[in-house]
Amino acid sequence: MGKTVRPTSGRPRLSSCQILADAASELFLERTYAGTTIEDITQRAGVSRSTFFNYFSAKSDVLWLEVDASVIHLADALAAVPSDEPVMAAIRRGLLAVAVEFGPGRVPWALTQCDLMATSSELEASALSRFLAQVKVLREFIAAKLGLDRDDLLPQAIATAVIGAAVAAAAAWARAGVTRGALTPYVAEAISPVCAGFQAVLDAAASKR
Amino acid sequence: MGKTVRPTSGRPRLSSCQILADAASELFLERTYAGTTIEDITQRAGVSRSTFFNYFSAKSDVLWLEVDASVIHLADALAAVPSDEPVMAAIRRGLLAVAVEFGPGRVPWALTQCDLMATSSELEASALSRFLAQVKVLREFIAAKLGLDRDDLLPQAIATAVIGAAVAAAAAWARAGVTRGALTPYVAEAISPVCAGFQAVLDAAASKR
DNA sequence: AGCTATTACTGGACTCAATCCAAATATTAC
DNA sequence: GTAATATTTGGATTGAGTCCAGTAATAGCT
Repeated sequence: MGKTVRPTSGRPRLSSCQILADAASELFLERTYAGTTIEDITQRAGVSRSTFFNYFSAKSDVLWLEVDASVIHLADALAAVPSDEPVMAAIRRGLLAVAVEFGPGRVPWALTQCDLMATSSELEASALSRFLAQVKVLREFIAAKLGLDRDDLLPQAIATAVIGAAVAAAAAWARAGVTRGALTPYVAEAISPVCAGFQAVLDAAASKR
Repeated sequence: MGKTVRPTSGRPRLSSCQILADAASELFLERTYAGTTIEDITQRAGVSRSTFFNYFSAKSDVLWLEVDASVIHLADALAAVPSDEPVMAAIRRGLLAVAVEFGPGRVPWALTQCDLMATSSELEASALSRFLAQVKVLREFIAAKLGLDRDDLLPQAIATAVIGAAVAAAAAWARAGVTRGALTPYVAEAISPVCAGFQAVLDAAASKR
């Protein structure tokens, strides 16, 4: 999808994710997401419908191009946090590190169109799959760090709540329009209370032992 | 979908949501969700494909029949909480009131199949649309109670985090198998830290004024 | 230049969810 | 029996997503 290693031989690509995403964005503005077919997009980009699926696996993926590119770093960001930090602090650090990549000038399509997510079931599906992917990353990290099972309630609850708060922050940030600054303060404000709440529970459980 | 007033005249219904959902559940067990077409379902239920859409608006809706029926009470449950309760306590009460409706014997299909959600994009879409609906209800409640705008970060962050935690609880509860008891303690454990975290922020903000 | 392996593009056929609509059908009320 | 009402039905349509066999364009080799 995003970066692909340039192969040493074979037919060169006629298009790119970026070209297709740009063509799609124009069309979405002109005729809305639902009013644009994949064929419309590929036609504007000068390739055939089939080719679209060489670059994306779904129409909705073009909206997430930038988000996917950044959000993929969450696992690394979490791993990079010094291991002596308490869990919730580490999570905070990891998420903020990812959020830093989004400045006022870089607002992914998927976020600006956040309200439209509920419009089309394709968009809903694409959004949930991203959400779940991040929850999963976070959940594994938490379970490992706390020595719990991946299926225990706590890792899952923390992960879902934190990612939920972060997504809410991103949505509010996108809604803020031109007055918005960086994403980071929004995310910090949204997730800090959640982190504090769970850290308190973890501390209490630890001191009881 | 669920309850419909029996009309005084007109052709009587040949089927019902329950009949279709039962037929669907059998088939999903036999051939998986993706391997079952709407036509398969209606055929087993003895009606035509078109009729399916008189009862449900999507194939995935049959999985959510029970969840939808209970979850619709959240707004009422929130409204029923005495207005002198602090916001986060009220939210807790509201969610627990809804959770009470699910006992060990009543585990909705959608929850038992929770892991399969990521399998099909139809299922993803159906799940997110439920999630967002509950977030919206909660967000309105919070915004009203705090005198904030619906679009402010705080109501949205609280709502998304809390519903996220509650969903995680429901998933863990469903996963617990026969050993699971009531849903309530799961939900309480998952959302209490979130509520505590946000309540602390709200108290701090209030005392500063 | 010709050959081969590799990779990408293309067009067409197919499945299925979902939408729309114009009959046809079965009831109640009169 | 007739009108009003509500439901069922079949058929047509759209569009996403999948699959695949055939074709085209490149690099490297001989």
